[in-house]
Amino acid sequence: MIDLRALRDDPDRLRASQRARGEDESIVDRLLELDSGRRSALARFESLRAEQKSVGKSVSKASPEEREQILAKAKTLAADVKAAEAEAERIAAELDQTLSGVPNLVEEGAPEGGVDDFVVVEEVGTPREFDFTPRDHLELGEMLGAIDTERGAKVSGARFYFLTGVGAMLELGLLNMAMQQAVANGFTPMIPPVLVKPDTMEGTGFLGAHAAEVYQLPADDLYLVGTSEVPLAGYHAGEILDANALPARYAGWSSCFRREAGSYGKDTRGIIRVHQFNKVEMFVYTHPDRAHEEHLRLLAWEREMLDRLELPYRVVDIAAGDLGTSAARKYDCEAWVPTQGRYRELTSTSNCTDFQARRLNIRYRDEDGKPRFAATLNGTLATTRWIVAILENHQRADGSVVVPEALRPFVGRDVLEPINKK
RNA sequence: GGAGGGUUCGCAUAGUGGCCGAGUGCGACGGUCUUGAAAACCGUUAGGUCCUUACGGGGCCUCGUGGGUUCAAAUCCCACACCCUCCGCCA
Repeated sequence: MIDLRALRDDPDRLRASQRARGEDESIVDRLLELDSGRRSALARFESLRAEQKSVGKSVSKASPEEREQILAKAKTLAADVKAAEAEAERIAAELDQTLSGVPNLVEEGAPEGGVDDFVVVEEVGTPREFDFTPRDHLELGEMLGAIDTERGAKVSGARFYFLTGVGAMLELGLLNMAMQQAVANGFTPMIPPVLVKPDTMEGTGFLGAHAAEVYQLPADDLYLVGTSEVPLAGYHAGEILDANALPARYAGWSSCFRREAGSYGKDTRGIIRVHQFNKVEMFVYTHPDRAHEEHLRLLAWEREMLDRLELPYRVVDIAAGDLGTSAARKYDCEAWVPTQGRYRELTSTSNCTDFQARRLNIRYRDEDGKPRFAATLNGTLATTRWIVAILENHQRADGSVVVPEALRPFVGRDVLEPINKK
């Protein structure tokens, strides 16, 4: 949710932001109009209510002869108050409704435009030249006895898989390495619930444009989370944090569930796009004035992981029109996937400023003792998908895969050897 | 799934229709006292929102949530949510 008072002071800022996202600018005038309507309706209600209270108080003190008259007045006042309150509530509800559809203000400097208008910030490493024809991750995964998508489909359907043997070891090692790096950087490790109540899911902004992506359990009125960002954002919902508790950095380890609605036919092979995967996610609550620098820090930590895994990748600055509802700025790191001849997203870090915190009512106490909304940020440290990049980039002609040095202690092997011939 | 108990200002409690947006104790913070500290004493101590601004204040809302009764609700009625205890069942 954006800040209405800030909007009143500087409506052009939201106009510019909406323009950058390619969204409706006229919403600004609509909001301003509803806001002033709500405030005058509220003032009307409040003065009537104040009168009602003072008249009501005089009832018990009135002499019997006045009593009748005062009661009659109180009665009409009660009706007026009720009507005024209903009107104020009606406008407030309309305002909330309109406001809930407004995405976060885009950070200055973010590229304008849509999906294809991202800016490549940096390319790191160079895609490897193969002196043999590289196998794709699924072929390698099958040779190594690491990935079984056929049985995944048998048991659970399309876009499900088993990680088997070294595949399971590889994922556990990767995620543990990510966890360890996070802890070394001062994060508190967390294993959160993956089923959350509607309030929490809504508060994080995932029931807006991406509602169709979310698994829902109607029998229990719960949602399966698509990322541990959701429970980690809900963790401090409704709280007022001590200023010196900030930044509060959490590393969430969880399974993630996504319906992948609307992506039929895309990435159907292997484990690039699946309904369930595991992820280590960084989540930070901080002071709004320090959110920008924290965002760059999260990006640096993501890059540290990619560097240690010796993967070629590029950093992209996502365009305004491709940002999520809550994000003011987003950077993705995309690793090179040799058999696709292109970069694929492995990490994503968003600065949500105080947008998410406003919805979830997450505040901190500033120097003056006043509660203020905190800023929230998130970023990926490792996911199941990383296995794709690791296998493909580090493969050898015989189908074996060299485990990057930094990962070896976590996997317990230097090389993954094929057990099935192809 | 069955039975019962609970939800008040950081914590603990008081409060069965107007004197309660709310008392007391603890904790925390500030002050007096002290060489320093403790004790004692004095004071402050929820959030939201709107108005006004001499920056000091004033109005309204919030006692789990929503609705109802009433001139008036923490207090009476209804529904729901959450928590706890016991029993059963399952991991």
